Amino acid sequence: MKKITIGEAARQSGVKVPTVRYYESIGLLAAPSRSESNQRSFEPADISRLAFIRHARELGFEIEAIRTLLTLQDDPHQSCASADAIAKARLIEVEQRIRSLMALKAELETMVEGCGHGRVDQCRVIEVLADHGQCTHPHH
Amino acid sequence: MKKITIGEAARQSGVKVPTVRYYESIGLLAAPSRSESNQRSFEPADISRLAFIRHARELGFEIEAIRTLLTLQDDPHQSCASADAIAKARLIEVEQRIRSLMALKAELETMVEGCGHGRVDQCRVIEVLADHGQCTHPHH
DNA sequence: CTACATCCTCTAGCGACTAGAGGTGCAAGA
DNA sequence: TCTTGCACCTCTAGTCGCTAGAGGATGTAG
Repeated sequence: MKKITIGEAARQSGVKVPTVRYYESIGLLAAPSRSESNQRSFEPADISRLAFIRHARELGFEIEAIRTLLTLQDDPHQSCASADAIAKARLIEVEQRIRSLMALKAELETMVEGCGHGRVDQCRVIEVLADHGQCTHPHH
Repeated sequence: MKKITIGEAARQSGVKVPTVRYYESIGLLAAPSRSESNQRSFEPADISRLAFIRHARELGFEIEAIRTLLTLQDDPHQSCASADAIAKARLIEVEQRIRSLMALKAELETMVEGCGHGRVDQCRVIEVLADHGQCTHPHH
């Protein structure tokens, strides 16, 4: 059997080496066996787990949510209601964040368009920042 | 002249009391004068500055960017090119973040829709997380 | 006078890493 | 054989922008 080093695991999963060790330290990844010279030796299943974690992190799930998703994955006979709830909660978060960012985008566009590239005392960027009342979408 | 306490300054600016002290500690706000009993005594200009900071934070500007914006505001004869550049950079960030979140939203919707509310081994939420190749928008 | 709110300083904690110090182990090239 | 250089190890501390809490002093209302 081939030994998978931490570097190889990192490369294959797309998780950085220190982050792999970090995940182990917080118990998200089981501590792998060690070689004679104390080097970590990973299994293919560890790579899948790391890829799972990475993907979930990319999707913005928090570590604790991922911990729950992983325990679900570990026991496939459970109901997936929890997984569904976590994903739905995350979807709602993302939708809210998008709405909020759209408002910010509009605000920033107004600021940037209004800037006549003159001196600061005529600059709309500074002016709008100083006076929230000038916001077209004050809901932030 | 009325003395403005930190609590009053916090209320009027919408910045929390410990955060006001924090802003002072990092030099974003000048240390105000003190009363006989060592309590901070703010000026109306401090309230405006706090409101400026708060608004900029709501728009997602980082503290260091705000520091620059504040030095620009302090000297209104400068060119506003820096302010414009900072706002434009922030606009680009926001636009990218929105695009990225839209992709995530699509991904999460697929996951949630695919969930048949059965057991985990048939759950698309877990499945998609485990295999990035199943993503409809793999650009994240 | 007694509550109770508000103020003060200081330190430590949050999440999710990231960076750096200081050291071991191993293989390949001169 | 040496040495160069890389990948690995552990441990601590730093990042950002606050937030929480300890422990104490002061201000205000009834």
